[in-house]
Amino acid sequence: MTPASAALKPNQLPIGEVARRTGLSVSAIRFYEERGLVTAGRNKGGQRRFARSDIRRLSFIMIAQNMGFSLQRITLALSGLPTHRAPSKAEWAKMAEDFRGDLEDRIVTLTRLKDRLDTCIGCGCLSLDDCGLYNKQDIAGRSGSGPRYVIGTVSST
Amino acid sequence: MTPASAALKPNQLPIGEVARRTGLSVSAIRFYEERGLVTAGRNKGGQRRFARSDIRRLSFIMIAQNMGFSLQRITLALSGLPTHRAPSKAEWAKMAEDFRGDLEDRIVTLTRLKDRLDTCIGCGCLSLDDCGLYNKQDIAGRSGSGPRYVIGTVSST
DNA sequence: GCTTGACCTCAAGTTAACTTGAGAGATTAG
DNA sequence: CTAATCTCTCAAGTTAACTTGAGGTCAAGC
Repeated sequence: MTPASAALKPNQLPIGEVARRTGLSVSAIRFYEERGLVTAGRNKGGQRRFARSDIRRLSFIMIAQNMGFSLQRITLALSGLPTHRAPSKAEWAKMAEDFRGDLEDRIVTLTRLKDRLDTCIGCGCLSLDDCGLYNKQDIAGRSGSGPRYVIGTVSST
Repeated sequence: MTPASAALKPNQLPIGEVARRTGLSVSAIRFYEERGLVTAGRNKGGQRRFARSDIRRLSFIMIAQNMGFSLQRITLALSGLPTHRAPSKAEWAKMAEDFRGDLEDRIVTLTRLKDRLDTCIGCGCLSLDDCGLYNKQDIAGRSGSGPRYVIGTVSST
């Protein structure tokens, strides 16, 4: 029936199969290949053939993208990993190390944002004048631009 | 010299002033107003006049956007807050409550992703066959599509 | 009162991340 | 072999989130 029921060589997955297994659309996968996020071999007829490891690579792309990372950033993260075969421990470690910083920054900022939101509920600052999330008295206006209480390096309180 | 040195009524900030204080571009602020994320009054000449509280609102937009939330989601979060004046405690509580879930989900997923990345470094799974981040044996292919080990509800074990 | 630097509107352009469609070749069950 | 299903390329369209530009108005200092 489906191509999947046929004898699929493990590292010769056609694009439709990869689409089914990742949940991505065929066109998106082709787009990612064009952008260099994945690479695919070709069979005699010129059709793409993916390795099993590409499914994991694509899953990573989906997750990271869902978390708000751009394809550009994801491309950078993936750039150290080999295409079309599972990464070695060293390759993986390198990518994890490079990416961890961004991940941590984001976790910290999100946590801070959440805490500020929660604190403002309980702190009794009806006018919110004392709320740490806000730039009381427009401090940002005096010392540069952009919000810095949550984003920035200025410690809270 | 600059308009800022003139006597600015506290709730009559011109758009350029708001831009300087938030770090946003003037065109972005106008765009946000068009989309309903902020509202501005007008002076006699038809120029926008913002309240001080709009700076905080815009800062929130910047932070949330930076964290990968869409303007649509941010609009939703802000929809319960009053425009052109500081929110009351109840208004703030409502918004925080609604938004907290999304924030927490994202923190959990990011943390999981980071842990998986780190674990893979130390776990000794050179081939990564045992790595929890991956869908070993293409489990996703059998039980639905999309990566589910990190995104999904399947516990990591 | 005039000049200069904000500000205004509206239309069109831009980048990211894809999707859709046309027209044509490749694979495989039967 | 043939029909049904995939797959291919390439061009153009789409949505989000803005930016840029044209042409004109407003406001504050001298």
